[in-house]
Amino acid sequence: MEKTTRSTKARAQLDRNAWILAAIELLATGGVSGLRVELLAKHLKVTKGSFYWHFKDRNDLLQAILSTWKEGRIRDVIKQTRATPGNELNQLHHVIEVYSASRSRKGMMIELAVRDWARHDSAAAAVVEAVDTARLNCTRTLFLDCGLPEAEAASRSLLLYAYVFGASLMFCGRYSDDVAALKKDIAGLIATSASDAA
Amino acid sequence: MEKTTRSTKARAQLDRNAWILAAIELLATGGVSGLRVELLAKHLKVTKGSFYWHFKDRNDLLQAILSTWKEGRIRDVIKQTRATPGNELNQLHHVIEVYSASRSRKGMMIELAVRDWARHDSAAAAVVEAVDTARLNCTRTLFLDCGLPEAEAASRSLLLYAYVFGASLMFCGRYSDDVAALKKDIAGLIATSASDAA
DNA sequence: ACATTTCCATACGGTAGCGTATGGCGATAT
DNA sequence: ATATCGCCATACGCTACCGTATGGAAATGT
Repeated sequence: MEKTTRSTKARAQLDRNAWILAAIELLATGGVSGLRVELLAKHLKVTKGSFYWHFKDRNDLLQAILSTWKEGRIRDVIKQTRATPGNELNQLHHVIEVYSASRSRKGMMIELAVRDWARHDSAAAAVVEAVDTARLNCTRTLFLDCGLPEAEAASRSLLLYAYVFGASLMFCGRYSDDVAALKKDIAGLIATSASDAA
Repeated sequence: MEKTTRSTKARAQLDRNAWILAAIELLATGGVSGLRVELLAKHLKVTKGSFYWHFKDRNDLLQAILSTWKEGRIRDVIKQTRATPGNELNQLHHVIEVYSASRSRKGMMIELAVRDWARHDSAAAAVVEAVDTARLNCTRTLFLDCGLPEAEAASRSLLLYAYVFGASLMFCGRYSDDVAALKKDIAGLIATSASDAA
């Protein structure tokens, strides 16, 4: 009557979601081209016989990854941009901090891998576009609540994300103190004059 | 006594540089993982027998690509940031325009492919770092000549390139009029207040 | 107890790509 | 004219994958 044998062996069974999560890990390190089913199976200490029971084929896994990533990112940005009234400016700085590579290196690696994927695959491109739209909407609202006009709120939202992703594209490995100081400075450039308008 | 048969057949011989140029084309569309020697040979209407005469192996080609790209990009940024005294602000706007994806789509595709490559290969990472350093130096000088202090010149330089690359990461396919308006707005955010300090 | 279902291992055929070996052909040299 | 050299084609062995087919073991239903 035990639900699973998880208690006896600690690694009972592999469900579809476990495969997807492990696949995303691999995606972060090797990109889409490095995401191969036999390699993934080896990481999970099984053979690909297991894989083809849970998934129709490799593309089935890829689409599942896109779906999982999309939902997770949209959920996350909504959570990160929920500000108490009057605290919108601080929340904007928090968003810049959270979405910076130094905070969540793995998350940024996944992000870049998916975006690279999107340059060659229309399904991935659609997911990226949906996520971008959600993010831009969220931060635009924050800028608006800071008192900025529509146009400038939109511009600064785009600048925010473009900067964050672009910066992680430039300093993908190295983090010096200099860079940290620059980043803090830039966060001010993006968000601080929002307080000028307020 | 004719130098080559170029006049008779229009496609005389394939030299090393022709291979490299064609390879960069392929790199732009398919990334490093899509850059395969047999596929490249097919594009050049020859077989890989030719390739392995000009190159030791695939890695030999990859290193040659990195070297060619590095030199070209450094030469280009020096050319693009050479401003007549008093015209530095206009030159900055020009740099943003030129390095924007909409101006040179192919160039940006190469750029993104190399940067993705750099996330998994140390040699590519070194090249990207060298190019970034050169670019940051060039635009920093421009900002300094606009009258900005050292620290802010450095910050704005980084913001400039991070924005440009990040933006092309977000709108890799679609260009609406809205986006164009936003980009113009953002160029103002990055560079215009340089005139405030002047 | 037996049958069924779940989940995974093994084995197979097939393709794509790398690198090598070798042969061929036109151009040049002597 | 013959030999050499530069450039390329063809053919081969090898590895890494993908996807399928089939068998097997453990859990579960009846």
